[in-house]
Amino acid sequence: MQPRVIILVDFDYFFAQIEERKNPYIKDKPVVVCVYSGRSQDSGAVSTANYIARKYGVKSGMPIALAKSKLESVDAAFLPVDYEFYEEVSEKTMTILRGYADRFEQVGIDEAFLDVSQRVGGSFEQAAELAQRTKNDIQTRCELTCSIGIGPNKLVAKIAADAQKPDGLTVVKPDQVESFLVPLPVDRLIGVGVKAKEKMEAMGIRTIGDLAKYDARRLIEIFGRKLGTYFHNASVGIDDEPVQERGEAESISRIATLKEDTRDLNAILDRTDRLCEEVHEDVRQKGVSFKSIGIIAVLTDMSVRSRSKTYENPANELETLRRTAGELFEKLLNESELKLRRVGIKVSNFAKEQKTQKRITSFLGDSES
DNA sequence: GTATGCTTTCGGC
DNA sequence: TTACGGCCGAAAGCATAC
Repeated sequence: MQPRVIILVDFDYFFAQIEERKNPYIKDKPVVVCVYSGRSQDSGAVSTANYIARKYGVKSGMPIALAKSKLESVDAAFLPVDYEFYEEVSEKTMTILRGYADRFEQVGIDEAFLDVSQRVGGSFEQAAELAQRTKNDIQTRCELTCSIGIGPNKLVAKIAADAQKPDGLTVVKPDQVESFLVPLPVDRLIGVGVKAKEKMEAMGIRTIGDLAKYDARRLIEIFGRKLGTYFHNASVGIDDEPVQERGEAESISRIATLKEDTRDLNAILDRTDRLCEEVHEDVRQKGVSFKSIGIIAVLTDMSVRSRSKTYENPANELETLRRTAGELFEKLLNESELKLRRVGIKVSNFAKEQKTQKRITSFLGDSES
């Protein structure tokens, strides 16, 4: 049987690259795209930075003030995020990429898997040529660079793309998978974050090769059946996940930072009322109803709490959202002593149609035995 | 014991 | 010196039904 040939396209420092394209004047200096929280002058976090800024130690998620201190003596561009614009750019690039694939799967705003097995007839050489043409096309039509990984499955394609950045193209053929993976640190595998990495380190597992040598049954004992099996398979480059189009989002949420930390329910609801309106507007535009309503709270110590409530019947009214959020925040405040720093609203468990107008009960007798 | 559904946390981007 | 976003989906953890 022919091997699958999977391509992962990952745009380089996406938000910052789009800002460079918008204003080429900043291209040769550090560019830091920031989410300003509005609490004070420089409060907020770094979303993305270009490679020049990264050389100075600026990283995603870092406080803006810290990034500024690292770039103290340098002429740098600090810019606010413009999600809507980035989404527009993303849609254009994804439409182009889709044209190069037998099957297509967008992941996040700046990544996509392309299953090209059929059109390259299982040939990794042809896939590499196709990938180069794709890069050229994206460069010409969108003025953007990306890094591409090619492998026999999504797992390997993803790790391959990370191997050379920015503007890279890395091919890992089936017979190269083992030697490619063996020396890499375990946290290059999707699903191995800080927690799993620490646990593995204590078990003497540092590289993917170490993981591959580890007894599979013991992995399952330690991490549970699903995760343990996944880790074992991943360590030897096995992954059967299909490339498939993703549907609509499964949840819609908004979160915001409060002007100051508080436990005052009225102050909290004053802010979340606006978030409810935004979520409600999104829901209205998508034409869906939701069964679950949740709240998110980030406390003073940056720890996160969430609460949610699921209704039997789908709702879509702003009032339901507001009322439920109020109840949930009241409950949360009773269960914790810390002040709240950030607050959020989330709806999920969507129902397509909300035509349950009357007398559902008349159906119950017929369908139940 | 297994399947299913809900709530909460984790972690990638 | 300190400094700290806004999303999303996946998985874990738990309860309940069969």
